[in-house]
Amino acid sequence: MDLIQIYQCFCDRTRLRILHLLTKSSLCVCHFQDILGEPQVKISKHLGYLRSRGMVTTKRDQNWIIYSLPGRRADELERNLKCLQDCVHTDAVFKRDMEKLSRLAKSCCKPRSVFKRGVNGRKTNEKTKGSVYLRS
Amino acid sequence: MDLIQIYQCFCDRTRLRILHLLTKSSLCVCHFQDILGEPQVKISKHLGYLRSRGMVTTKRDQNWIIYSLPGRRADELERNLKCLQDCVHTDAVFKRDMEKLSRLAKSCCKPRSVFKRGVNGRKTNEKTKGSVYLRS
DNA sequence: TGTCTATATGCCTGTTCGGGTATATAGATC
DNA sequence: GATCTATATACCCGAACAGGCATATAGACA
Repeated sequence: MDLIQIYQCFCDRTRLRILHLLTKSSLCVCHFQDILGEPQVKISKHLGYLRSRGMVTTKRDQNWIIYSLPGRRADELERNLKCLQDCVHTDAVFKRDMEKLSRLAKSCCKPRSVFKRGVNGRKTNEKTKGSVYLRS
Repeated sequence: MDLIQIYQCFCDRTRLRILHLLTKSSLCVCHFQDILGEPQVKISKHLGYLRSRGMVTTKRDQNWIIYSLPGRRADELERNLKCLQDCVHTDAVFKRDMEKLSRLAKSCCKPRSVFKRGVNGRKTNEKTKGSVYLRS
């Protein structure tokens, strides 16, 4: 993956919010709609944009399409996602997104494969070694 | 300055090379032409783009216009410039730019206010505390 | 089979971008 | 003043982008 492509993906606010959310959790399209408050087409198109550039991966769970950051991430992507977190962690919009995400994670149980919890009550899709999730 | 604008400035290869060079030294347009090997219009337009977004500042020295990173840089810009350095310091193109810059700094004496040296032989426009120059 | 739900896609529009050619400007120098 | 040098700008083009509306698709389920 190319560094330029990373910046191209980062240079739209909606995509930036999407990627920022994905550093915390895999999510399906309706979650993004809920959290970002943007129409379905818009979300779907930006997700398509990100997917076509290898910035996110998808898997299907019944009717839902679940978006995640790629499992193996290029160094530059990893670095820039970390940098993004550092840059926005005081930003009102991004903070609000995070809060909405936490609330969703507590209340929403629709696609079972998202927000699922491990034996100790921890979300199983957090805390991957050395990855961006570290800061979650 | 807006984070989105930073990414917009970063998402073109020519601009990225320009900004990367500027983390080492202030430069005038002809230097960029030499190092990047791109036509004057192209360089000038990208510099204009960067300037209109507050990403670089200019001062005139006789016939030359000298471009620099802004003296006081927003936190997000600083972070992203550091991240950029981390991402590209093994990249062939960016490394070659740096080498060309070093050679220029040795041989070129045209705009006096660039590459000027302090009493100890150090370039005076390197090593500003805590700034991106740190890695130079 | 039909219908519902979640998501993607086709088509349209206005805007921005990246690059090129030609020309303008500003200061230096004769 | 004329001319030179360094840089910027106006105009043009094709491509990409961002967004909206309408419609298609794919799986679930009755």
